[in-house]
Amino acid sequence: MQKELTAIQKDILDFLIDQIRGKGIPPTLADVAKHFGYKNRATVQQHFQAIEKKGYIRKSPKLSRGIELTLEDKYFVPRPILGEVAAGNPLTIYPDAIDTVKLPTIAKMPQDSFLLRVKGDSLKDAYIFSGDIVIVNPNLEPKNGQIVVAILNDAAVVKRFYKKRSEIELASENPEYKTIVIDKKYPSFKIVGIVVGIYRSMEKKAG
Amino acid sequence: MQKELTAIQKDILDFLIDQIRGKGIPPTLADVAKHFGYKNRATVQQHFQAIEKKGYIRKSPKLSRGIELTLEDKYFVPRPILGEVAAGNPLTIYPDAIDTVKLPTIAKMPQDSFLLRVKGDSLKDAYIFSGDIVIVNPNLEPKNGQIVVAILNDAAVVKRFYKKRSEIELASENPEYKTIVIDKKYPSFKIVGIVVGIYRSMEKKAG
DNA sequence: ATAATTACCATACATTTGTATGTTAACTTA
DNA sequence: TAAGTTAACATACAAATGTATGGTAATTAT
Repeated sequence: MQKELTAIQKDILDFLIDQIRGKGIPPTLADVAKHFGYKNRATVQQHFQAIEKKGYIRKSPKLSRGIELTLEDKYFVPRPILGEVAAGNPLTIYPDAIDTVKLPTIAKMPQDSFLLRVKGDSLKDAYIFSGDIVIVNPNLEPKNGQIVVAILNDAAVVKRFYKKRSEIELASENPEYKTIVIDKKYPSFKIVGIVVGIYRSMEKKAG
Repeated sequence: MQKELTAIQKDILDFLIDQIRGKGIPPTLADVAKHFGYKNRATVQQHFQAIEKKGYIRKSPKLSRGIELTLEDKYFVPRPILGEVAAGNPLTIYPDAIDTVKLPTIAKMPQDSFLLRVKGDSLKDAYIFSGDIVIVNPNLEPKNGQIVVAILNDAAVVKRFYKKRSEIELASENPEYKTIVIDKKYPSFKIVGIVVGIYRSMEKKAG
């Protein structure tokens, strides 16, 4: 039931979100004025009032930087979910974010990590299920037994990683899916990153 | 290579982390002074200087709320785990924290929530497993079908909640455990909170 | 024994900050 | 045409804020 923001108001809100999730603290009126080249704070003040009136932020009176985002999931993912990744058979990764709509948040992610939503059940014996969000760190060396995200032929999979003498194996824990052995047949094979954690929200399951 | 903080400095740093993660904005000197009962801001000012000198925070001069955390994994906040809770048969809750977990800040972690580590497998069909960390919010009204933490006879359980006409049922999804029906026999029954999310770190499983 | 650190307090001050109030102009809507 | 919204400006002010300086007492290290 929120009213539409004007283009300028949206720019300002975007800047707010950017600052809050990037720098960790909301900007002051002066900060915003400086960024947009306004010559005084009252201009920003009025924009804030308009944005607040439309319900996108909430201001704490008299409090410096007292701006809160009222967006849903404000504790949630600051970054888009980059795609869906198959725990069973490979799925294509979408070039752009698949969930760009409601990602604004206050919370932060490790800068070098990103999120993927898992589809498929090949890792169900590792307790990762369809719909879970996996946190992927691309800057770690995979060790045997770790769960990794890999790309094969333009598709992505989540599998357990094992380095053998002459090849690499990507194993599912679900016996319905067979282990993928990486050799010459996979010229575009690449380890995208290591799954360092999973997160699952319970909210959808409320009855 | 960071120097040790004193107990008070650690308390203040914890408060900073809590505010930044929870409320989204760092507190002012006055906020901190008020919280700890100090009569003026200069006391906090000096503590900040000490904490900064030891390398745990960085301050932006002259900037209100210009405090940044310099912690290594500043995106993984150590949170106390208050106890273990049975997904199968009840287990006692420990009075103090039994451990800490580094929770990624993407996880929804409102200030009023706390963490429990799950033991037992009675909820394995709800995809919650022994060892998982559940995020519990004590300030929400349970709805049918939600997973709750409850206390029965000084022990805690994680079960799915169903309110019937005259009684409350706590169901496991694993048929090995039977549903608990709450009636007069449980005078000390109490809903502790609602499970709003789960988190599982992969680090232990590295081979 | 002396110096350094920690922990708190008090006072003072320049800026920063949010807010209030008016003004002007362009554009939309009734 | 009149009224409302949007968008920018200027000025003014009280409160909030960070900072500087100095003091006292207890504890810890040298």
